[in-house]
Formats: sequence, C-alpha cells, structure tokens
Amino acid sequence: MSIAKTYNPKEAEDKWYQYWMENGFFRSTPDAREPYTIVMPPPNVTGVLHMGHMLNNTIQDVLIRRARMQGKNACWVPGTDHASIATEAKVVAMLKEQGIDKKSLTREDFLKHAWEWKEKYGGIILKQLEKLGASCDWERTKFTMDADLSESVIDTFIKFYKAGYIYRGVRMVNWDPQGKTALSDEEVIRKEVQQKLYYIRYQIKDSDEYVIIATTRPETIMADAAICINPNDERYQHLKGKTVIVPLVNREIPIIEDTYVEMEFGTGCLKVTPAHDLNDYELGQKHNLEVIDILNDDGTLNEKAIILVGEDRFIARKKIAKQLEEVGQIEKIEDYKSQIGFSERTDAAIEPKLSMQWWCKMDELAKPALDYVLSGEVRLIPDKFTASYKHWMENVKDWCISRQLWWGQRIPAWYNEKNEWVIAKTQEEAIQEFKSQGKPAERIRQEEDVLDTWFSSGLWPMSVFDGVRNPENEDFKYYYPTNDLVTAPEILFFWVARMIIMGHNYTEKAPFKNVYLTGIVRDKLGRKMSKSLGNSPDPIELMEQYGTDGVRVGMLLSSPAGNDLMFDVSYCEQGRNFANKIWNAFRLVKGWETTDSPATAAPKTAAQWFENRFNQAVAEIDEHFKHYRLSDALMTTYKLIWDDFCAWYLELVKPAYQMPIEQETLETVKNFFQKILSLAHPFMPFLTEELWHDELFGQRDAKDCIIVAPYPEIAGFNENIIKEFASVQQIISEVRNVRNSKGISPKIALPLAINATEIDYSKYQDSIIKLANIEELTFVKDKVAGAVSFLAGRDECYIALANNIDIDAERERIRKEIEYLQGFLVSVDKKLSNERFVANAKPEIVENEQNKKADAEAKIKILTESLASLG
RNA sequence: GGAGAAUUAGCUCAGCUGGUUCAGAGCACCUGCCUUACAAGCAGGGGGUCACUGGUUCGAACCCAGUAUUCUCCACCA
Repeated sequence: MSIAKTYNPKEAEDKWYQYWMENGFFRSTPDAREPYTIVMPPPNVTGVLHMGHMLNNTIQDVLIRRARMQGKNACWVPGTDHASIATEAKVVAMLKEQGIDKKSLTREDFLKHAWEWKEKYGGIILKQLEKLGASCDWERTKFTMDADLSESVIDTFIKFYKAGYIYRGVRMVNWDPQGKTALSDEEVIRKEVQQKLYYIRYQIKDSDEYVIIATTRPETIMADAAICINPNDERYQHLKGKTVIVPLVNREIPIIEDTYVEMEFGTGCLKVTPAHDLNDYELGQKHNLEVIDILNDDGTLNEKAIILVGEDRFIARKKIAKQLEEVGQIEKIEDYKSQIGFSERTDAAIEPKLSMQWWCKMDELAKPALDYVLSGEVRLIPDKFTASYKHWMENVKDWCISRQLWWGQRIPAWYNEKNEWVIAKTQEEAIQEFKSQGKPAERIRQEEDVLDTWFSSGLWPMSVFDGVRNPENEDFKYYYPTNDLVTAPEILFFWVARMIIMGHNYTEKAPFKNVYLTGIVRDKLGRKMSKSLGNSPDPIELMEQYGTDGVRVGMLLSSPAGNDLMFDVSYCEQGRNFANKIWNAFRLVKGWETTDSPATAAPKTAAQWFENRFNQAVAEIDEHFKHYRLSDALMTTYKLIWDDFCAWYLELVKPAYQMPIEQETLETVKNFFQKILSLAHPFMPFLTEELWHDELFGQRDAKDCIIVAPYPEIAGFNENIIKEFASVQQIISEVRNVRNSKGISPKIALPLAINATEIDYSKYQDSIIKLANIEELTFVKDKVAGAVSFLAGRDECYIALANNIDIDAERERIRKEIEYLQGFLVSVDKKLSNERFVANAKPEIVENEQNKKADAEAKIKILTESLASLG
C-alpha cells in the first residue's frame, strides 16, 4: 500500500464536485423539512472572481453546507446582475475596438451585441465559483434581466408609481459624462483631489474697478448668472445693486446678496453658475436667475459657451485659464484640495447637471425599512452597522432611478406626440390609458431610459423565486423570507436597504433575517486589493497552489464579521498544512493491522476522554456559529483536530511499532475520525469527502456522502473527565519539559513517581507511561529523595535522575516557585481581608478566592517540605 | 464638518453582562529532534506596565471623560 505522503487536492476537487452535481446534492425543492435559504449577492456579469468574492462565497458555502448537514433543506440561489452601466460601458468599448460606434447602432442592434457579450462572458464568474466548491443549486441560476425578473421590475415600477412613490421631474443630477447617464447619489464616489483655485477679476460695469472671485472651475464662467456676496460683508457694501462683466464673453450679470456665501472663504465673492452646481442651482432658483447650460452630455462645451465650443471641460479649463491670464483677468492661482465626485462604474468625474429624470420618493419608504433593523427583526452582523444604517435611512434623499442607457429594464412610460405621458405595461395599455384620459393616442413611443440596476437587484430575494409576479407559488412561499444574507458593507445602502424596502412593500416581511457583513480584503500593507494596484492574487491560482480547502481555510482564519481581512498567502499555507495534517492522520489509521484480542483499558480511557472533549468542542462551535463567528468556529475545529485528536488521542491509542491494534479500538477511532471529518466538512469540503469514501470506513452507497452526512449534534459532556485528563496532560508535558531542559533524549525512559492526593491516576497509568516514555510509574505517599520534582495541581511528581540531578538548581527552582506562590497568596489575602470586597462581591467570587487561597497554601506546604527534604 | 469604530505579544486577532487561570489563540520566533502518519512535521520554550492621562469602583484590558494615532461611513463650502 502506498498513499501519498502529502494530500494532493487537484484530483479530489474535480472528482467530487462532479459527483455532488451528478447526484443532485445541491438541488433543493420544497418539502417537509425546514428550509434554509441564502440568495447569493449576484456578481456583475462583467466580473471575474476576485478575493472579495472568494471570502463572500466561502462564508456562504460554509453556512449552507452546515445547514444541509443539519438536515435542513438548504437552498443557495446563484445568479448574476446585469449591471447596466458597467456592462454597457464594456460593450461600448468592445464595439469601439471593432470599429463600431454605439451612435451608429439602433437600440435593437446594440442590445443584440450586448446579449451576445453576456452569453459569451457572463457565466465566467459562476464557473469560477464551482472551483471554490460553491454548493449552489445551479438549476436555479438567475440573471437580473431574465424575462421573468425583468417583468417583475416593470410590475414594481408600476406598483410604486400607482402608490405615488415614483415621479418625473427636472432636478440636479449626478451626470456621468463618460457613461452619458444620470447616477444616483450612492453611485458617486467622492475623492479628494489636488486642484487649483483660480482668482478671477470681473470688471464692474461702467467702472475701472473689479471684483475678484475664487473658483476651481474657470471653464464655467460662461454659464455664470450672477455674482453673489454676503449682505453683511463690510468690504462689499458698495457693490450692492451693481452689475459686472463676465470676462472673455463680455456678458453682463447682476451682483446679488445671500447669506449663503461664506465671507471667510476665498474672496467672499461667489460666482453663481446654476446649471453646473447644486448649490448655485438652488441660489438661482431663489434669486430667479437664468440657467445657462454650457455642457454637452459628454462633458464638452456646447455653443452656449460661445468660446471653446467642442472642447472637453478639463481642456477648456486650462485654455480658459490661459486666456484669462493673457487678458490680465487672473489675480492669482492657489493650490487647493477638494472633494470631487467620480462615477463608481466609469470613474469619470461627475458633472452636476440639470435634467429630466425619474425619481423614487424615499422618506415614506425608508421608515418601515429602518424599523426592521431597529427592532432586531433584521439583524446586522456585526451590529455596529446599525448606527450608520439608521443615519442613512433618516437622511435619505430621493432616488434617481432613470439611466440614459440601453442595457437594462426600459421604463414603462409612454409618450404621445404632445409629449404627454402615461405609465403602462404595454403599448396597448398605454393607448387605452391615453384614450381614457382624453388625450391623443397616436404615434406613441416608449421612454428611452432604463432603470437603475439596483432597482432590479432590490427585488432579487423575491424575484429569484418569482415572488413578485406570482406570490402564491410554492417556491416563494417555502423559501421566502430567506435566512442569511452575506454581503459587503459597501452596499448596505445600495442594496440591502432597498431589498428591505421592496420586500416590505410586497410581503410585509423583510427578505432575510440576518445580514452578515464581510470585511474588505486588504493586502498585508492594509491596502484595498484592486486590479489597478496589482496587489490582488488570482484566486484561481491560489487554489491551484494551495488547494481549494487550503484557501477556504486561509480566507476564514482571520476574518471575523465586519473586520477587514489583511490577506496574506501564509494563511493559505496554514490551511494547506491543516489539510495535510488530516490527510496524514488518515494515513496513520489506514496503515494499522488489527487483532481480535480485546481492547485494553488505556484506549478505552482515551476514548472516554476524547468523546467528552469532542462534545465540548461541538458545543463551542455551535455557539460560535450562532454569533456568526466563523473564524472562531474554524479555529475550535482546527484545535480539536490538530491538538486533541492527532496529538493526544491518536498518540494514546497508536499501537507500538509494527504491532496490530485491537479491532474494537480501531472501530472507535474510525468512528471519531468520521465525526471530525463531518465537523470539518463545511470548511474543507473536498478533503473530507475524499477521505469519507475510503474503504477504511467501509463500503458506502452512492448517496452516502459527507456533504449530506449528519452534522455532529450537541451532546452533554463531563467536565470532570476533561479536567482530570488535563492534569494527565500536564504531567506528561512536565516530564517532557524536564527531559528537554536537561538534554535527555526522548528515547531514554525515565522513572516517575506520583504522590497523588487529588486525582486517581491509576486508569491513566498506561497513557502516562506511553506518552511521557516512563520506565516505571509508581504511586508514592512520601517524598522521593534526590529527584527532580514538579507539581501537577496539588499532586507532586518525582523523576529520580540518579546522579544526573543538580540539587542546587532544584532548590533554587522550588524556592522561586514558593516565592511566587507567597506573593500570590498575599494578594488573595488582601482581597479576602477587605470587608468591602467580601460584602460586595458575588458569593461565588468570594468562594473562588478562598479556593485559590487554600490551593496556594497547600502547594506552598508541599513545596516547603520538598525544599526541606533536599537539605 | 458630522457620525461610528479601532488601538491587547513581531503579525493577525479573541477576551460574550467589570471578579474562575498573577492577560489568551493562531502564525512567526528560539532550542532540541529527519522518533517507522505528517519537517506542510514532533517536543519544549521565550515574548505584552492591554495607546496615553485622569476618574468611577472593594476590584478596570473591560465602565466614564479627555488626549494621541488609525480606519470607515455620511456631508453642497465655491
């Protein structure tokens, strides 16, 4: 027989994933069992697997596998998001490479290309998740633009419109000049940018005087509608009622007064550009100013700018600055840092722009969604996010839901030739509606805009079960609301809040009970992993190198919920080593020959201990899972297997070299082995399945797989047995320590005498002899002269080392220990003699202090006697 | 500018309502071992005035206040 010395994951991974699929273990259909449901946060179709997905989906898979083993009907629904702006940008770029301009295509032709692109690349990320071992029900895979999901979106739009939540209006929006679409506030990322602050002179009409304003955007002076000063500003009283001339274009604009202007900033004079700044827009409304929009949709200047028409705004900025300088209108230029908005998807600098858009009113919708979280009906994990959720929900603004794109669900609004509009699901219904309103119903056309992607993702937990269109269907009634949602805190508002809003509006229920918010995967230096930094390892390569189980363990080892994960490949190494450890434990057991002779006492004692210890660990693990402390659950499993099972239990029962093991003992070992494999399975699915099927554990039916094996249940355990064995472990460690510090080889057996007053070690006799390599173990009632001694609890142990013993060193060691114990005793005494302590502390605390005192006193007595006996 | 969080061993983190163990784990480190499951291993070991300063308390890593540093989220200062 030859089994590889190290675990080779490759073969096992392909084999078992295939096998699980073929046997339908990932499938879920409603039945009598309790459901356990997770909907996967749908990755963008444009996405490729990155470390964030790895973390996210590993967590989900651990949760779903554990639930499945616990006998629940586990259903994990995968899918992808159409990600309208990101995908459209990708497709546009691809077409450009082929020499095709989007503008030259009809909407239909463009969409044909987009769907082709989606079919070709959209599934990549899901394929990659298979490698991770994701046990999703792939037959339920959904896409946010599947016909039924799209219809759900349209239905929801109409429902919300009828309920008065959706309106159309001209507002200032965040305009993405690259995507050429409006964005919601949440899609704008603010970054601090080093800019220039230009001080520009505006000549006062019919005068040689100037006012100087400070701006970061000189290219917008052509859109200026006024200059604004604070009416309380002493310096500018003389300007009231005057007008000034905009440089270069020589247009006359008024000087207005508003306390909005900060006197301290810049020169205290503000140029008001209503078309290109939200605050200026509001000022303009208040003071009835003209709105001059000088920008095209792509961020270039239009003819209203008069000069530099067709130039991009950033180029225009530089050119204008130069021109102003040439005509002497620039007073000075300062360096200046300020926050600029960028498109989350295209990274283009956002332009505030006035435009007609569709909006979703949020205040009313937000309230119940906030209550779910505040009442605890929806639990955020960790709950520190509740505060920011609350803040956001209480300050939420209306949501711009229209996008000037083609890829997405087209808004079901219809216009007649007079530009009047109605909301209707189909053209026929629209015509009816127009007619019933007595309006012209000929030549009607549909709204060009599509809906924000998040409008459809908000429905995801419902729409994957077709719960929007058909709430009475069996799947929806069975699986909804789902149990856990695992996602990144960055999309708490984007997505989680909106799912709760939409879920509430349809079902009066939140779509999930727990929201586990993962951290951000960072590199060792704490930098966010990103493609542009090139600091993100390729997950697929990692899995090739360390094995999928190793990487899963690595991801989980140091990622408590909500904490960022400082990722380093050494975690994967640790995971791989752990897999290898289990593999080798298996090799050991696999290699044993058996005998029919009955089991001796020692392995039975060991089994008794391990069983109790195992049950204790299972209880701890359960507790960790209840609190979503996955890394702690994993660490408890890790230590149970590595320390308790391998280092202690297997060493205890391991037969002597080339000796057989009793059949009875082997059966017990195999039984435990399968139990620890079951515990490990959610974390390490492949290795555990591979070992599960080895003939060592007997013939198995085709469906007898660990993926559906029962997860160890909580059982009682005897703490005394665990404590007692801890003393045994201590004795063994102390003997090893003595050996180590005296440079005695582990091969040399030593004599050991124990003066047991507390614990009856007789049933552990053989275990101690074996693991501490004891030549002769005796139980004594008196001091053993000329021996190295140590305490295990209050039991003193002696190793007679004959002439090898250094009496002086022994004396010194014991003296130090007594000294320490006495110091300890003093502090305990101090507590106990403090009346206020005895009066105020809980009785069990006081009792405990008394025990500590008694224990220390007993130890001091023993050690003092030992010291005396040394002479 | 507002809000929240963090600061515990070289690193990453536990420490659940203040009091079982003079502060724990994993990794890393040091020493000795290629012992016939595993050197991706075995045995043993060292290492922290719990950021700082005060306060509350019989008792503080834990509660309170302030300081420092770091992070995250939100926000329209040109």
